[in-house]
Amino acid sequence: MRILVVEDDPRIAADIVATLGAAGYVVETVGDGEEAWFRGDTEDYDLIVLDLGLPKMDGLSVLKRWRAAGRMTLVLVLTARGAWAERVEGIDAGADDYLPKPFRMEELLARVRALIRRSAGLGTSVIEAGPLSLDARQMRVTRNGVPVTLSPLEYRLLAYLMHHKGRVVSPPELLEHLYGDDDAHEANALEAVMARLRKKLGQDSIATRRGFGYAVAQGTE
Amino acid sequence: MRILVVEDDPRIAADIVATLGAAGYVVETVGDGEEAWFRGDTEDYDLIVLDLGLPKMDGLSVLKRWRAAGRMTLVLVLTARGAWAERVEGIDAGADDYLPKPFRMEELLARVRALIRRSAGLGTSVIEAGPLSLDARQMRVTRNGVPVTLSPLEYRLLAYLMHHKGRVVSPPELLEHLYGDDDAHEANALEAVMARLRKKLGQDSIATRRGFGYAVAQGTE
DNA sequence: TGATCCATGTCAGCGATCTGTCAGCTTTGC
DNA sequence: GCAAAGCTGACAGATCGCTGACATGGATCA
Repeated sequence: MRILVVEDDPRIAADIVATLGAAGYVVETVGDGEEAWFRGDTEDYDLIVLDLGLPKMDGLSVLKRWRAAGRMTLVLVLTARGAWAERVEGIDAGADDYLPKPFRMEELLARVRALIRRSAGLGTSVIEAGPLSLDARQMRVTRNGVPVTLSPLEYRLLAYLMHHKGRVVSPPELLEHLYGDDDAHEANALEAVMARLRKKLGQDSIATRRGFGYAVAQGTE
Repeated sequence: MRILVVEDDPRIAADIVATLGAAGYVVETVGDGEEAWFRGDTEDYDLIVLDLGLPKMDGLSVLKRWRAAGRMTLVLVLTARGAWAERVEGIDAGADDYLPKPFRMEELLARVRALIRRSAGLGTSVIEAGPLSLDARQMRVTRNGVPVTLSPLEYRLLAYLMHHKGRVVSPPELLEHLYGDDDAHEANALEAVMARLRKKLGQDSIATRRGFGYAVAQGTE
């Protein structure tokens, strides 16, 4: 889980980084609105903590630009205590939750957890792609209705590809999501898992795009 | 099954804890609204018993905040006798049931059972899964119609899995719901209970999904 | 009070499975 | 045709989960 913290007060930023870091999240920080907008638009975060009062471009504008660009990353907005109008505006602009300042760090952590949990519980738990079907609830995979037994790693790999079906996913991206990027893995490890997965699912289930990565066909939609 | 009791009168709280505890639930208590909100938002309970008159933050506000945050935990609200308006407000705020004070403990227990049963999508207190049948009211389990005697812990483990049949339940989740999260147990404790349970129910009654957790097959629905 | 029983946690050892690595092979793109 | 990218099967260490034996501690009953 990767989180971007947008906060211009360095003391508060450091506090937040410490708290979220201790809770096991990978945290990055930026201190002004322009940089925030750029990072949020180009990088892939699971959640963004966004202060509204920022240099260069205010938080609400940043949020609106993200949403206008179709970025649906979860956003937790930090508002000044009692600034009711700001809060309403924030929600209109597409914030997923807000937290009035000042706040206790525990409270922030609770909100972050709740948001991530909530977002994970959305939609159906079944993803279909061609002959493949993946049920996240039962953690079960079938091919043409026939159950297939996968190891945990194989399952996670397939789940990630199917969550992003129709898109080519690069090896670095896969490695990061399977292992967390602390790496120390031969590139070959991924290929080995792929091989085992294909043997179970059929060779044509996952396509290789030489030089780019892997993809599961769109199939049913 | 893990229940949070939010009640500021220590005598009543103790009574409720005793009653629910005797019925086999894992019970935790808090005495004020802020703590209640925090716990309900961060921890994962199967049901929350919520008194409305609380220090620091009143029950209704707590409930509204949970719902606003997307927490769908079952909530049983305790209202003052005849406070009809409160009752309506409670239901508006997202309570699943209410109980006017004062009440007899049996009545509370019945409501709690009914709510939990209902949430499992069942009309009766009996859950079926394949050859297994679990009667929550009598705390009785049969396999192919033959009664099986279970220890309290074994029963709670099976009950939780059957309430969530068809889903893979992870060891941490099971530990949390069996023990409440306070004390540290060796991971092995759970495995030991599983082994004893399987010996009584038959090896295939509960499936292990290596690396993920345990599951009871969907079976009859 | 003491003896006994039962429930449950802990431990150690065992299989089985998983998964990273390697070496050699095949395919692809130029 | 060549080099790089990707695939594959074999292997071995690591990990996971299961089991039986034992220890503990609380409840029950004499």
